[in-house]
Amino acid sequence: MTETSEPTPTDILPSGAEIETRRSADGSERAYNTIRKLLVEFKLKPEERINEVHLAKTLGVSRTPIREALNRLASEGFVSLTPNRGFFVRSLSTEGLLDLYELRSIIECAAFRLMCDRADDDQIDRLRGYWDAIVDGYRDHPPDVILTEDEGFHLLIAELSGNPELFNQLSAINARIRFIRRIQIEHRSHNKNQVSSHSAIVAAAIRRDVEGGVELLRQHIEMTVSATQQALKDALLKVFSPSEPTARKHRGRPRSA
Amino acid sequence: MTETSEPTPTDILPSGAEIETRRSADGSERAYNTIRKLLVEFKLKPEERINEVHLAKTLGVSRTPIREALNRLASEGFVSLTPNRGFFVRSLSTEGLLDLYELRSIIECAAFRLMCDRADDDQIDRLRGYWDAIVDGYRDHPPDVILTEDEGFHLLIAELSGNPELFNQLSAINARIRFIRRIQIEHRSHNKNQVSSHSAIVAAAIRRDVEGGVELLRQHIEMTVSATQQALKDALLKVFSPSEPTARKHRGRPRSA
DNA sequence: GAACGCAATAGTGTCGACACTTTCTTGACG
DNA sequence: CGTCAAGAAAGTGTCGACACTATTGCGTTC
Repeated sequence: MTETSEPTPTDILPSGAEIETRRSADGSERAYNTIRKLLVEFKLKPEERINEVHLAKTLGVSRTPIREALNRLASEGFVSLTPNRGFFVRSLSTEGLLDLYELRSIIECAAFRLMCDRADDDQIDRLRGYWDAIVDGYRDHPPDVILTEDEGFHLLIAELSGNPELFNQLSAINARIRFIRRIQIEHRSHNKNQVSSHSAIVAAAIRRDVEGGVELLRQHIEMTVSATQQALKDALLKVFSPSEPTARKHRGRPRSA
Repeated sequence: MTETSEPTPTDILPSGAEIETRRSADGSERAYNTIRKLLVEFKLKPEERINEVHLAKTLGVSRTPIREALNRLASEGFVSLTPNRGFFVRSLSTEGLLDLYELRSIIECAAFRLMCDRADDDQIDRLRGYWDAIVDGYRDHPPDVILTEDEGFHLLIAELSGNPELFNQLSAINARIRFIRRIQIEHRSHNKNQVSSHSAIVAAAIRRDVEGGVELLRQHIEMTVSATQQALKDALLKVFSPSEPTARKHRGRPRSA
């Protein structure tokens, strides 16, 4: 039994990334980005054990940069590390996601509050400008673009809060929920509401209406959450539909996160 | 000039950790803990470039586990990584710290809110019990103990919020500001206030007084911040006082954080 | 034929080596 | 004297190899 269901190297690579033979272009960084992409796109499935040698062959580098990337991803919550047993893809549980959304809501509301307090009119105008520039075609853009634009909107608020830590936190959270948001946006069930939400948030910012804006944001995110509930079911279906055998359970307690 | 001011291996090691010759005890994890300790205790100074080979020799392991540890520490904001130039100790700037405290305040207030909302009476009683058990000798404990107890108190609130992400976030933040908190506690300037603050917060939790408790927390942390301002000056003095030549500036932009 | 070991296999954790890049030193030139 | 360039030294990034651990598969025993 050399290998049966095991995918051969290259078959899980995103189309964009081909194996590089020449030595250049920072392997560790590239590995990080590629693996991250694999995780976001479910090419590596939840709970699955990550085989370093296989991954290394696939990316055409040695295990060293792979492990460095995986360690970074572990700190960021994408994978978990169990000593002597290796890395596992973070599980795809509903509760975990809701916790993450809750955290996101906390961070964003605080950011909005601070932005109203500290940003000058020019900066608020940057927010308005950002949204005005994309609002027109918004709903008709491809999912990936919508996702980027939406994240950009919220990240801009975090940036205008004047506290870079908030920006960083939100970036990290975004990365972790991107995979599900992508699916959710493909649903397109509530994208219309999203547009009006964003516009309303901008308006509140211009009015410096802290409480109103915070409430809007909270609702906006909560709405996203409920949409996510449905999307999650689809995701589970999508991920495990090719009758792939469910990854085996593992004992032991993963380290950190 | 082989080495003059360069510290020889072993002279920066915390007394607890001696070089292990035998192979066991998970080198990467141990390296992580040791380096983290060095950072917290200013044995590695802000802005300083980290020499991997030197560190490896000091810890008695090869560079591989060192690099794994440093990558983790980079994700957690302790050090930064500039490609081809290596790891640098995170800088010790006032603004950065204030941002971190602000984030901490946001997380903690949200956690308190959620705790009041979701924790049952038994859980609230755990908080009361935790504080009752340590309140007596609190002010007379050694700084490290106070720090652990204080962090434990706040972490317990985060835990009782029912959202593990909040707990994780707060843990990460705590780790990053621990070095300065330690110095600040040695000051002991406001430890008395701290005791009454904690008691008041517990009381608010028992009353399920969300707004009151949040306000107390906010003040509690703000007070800590102002104490930190002073502590920071001391820290800078302490760190750079042995007339150590200031680490040289470096060009280039560090990656991530 | 189910449970239990035991050998074989697969996979992680760490090492030392080396290529490439950055930084320091030295010495020629203005 | 200061500037610059070339070479030397130091240091990072990656590799392949190997030791040790976990897992799988097989044969034995009850």
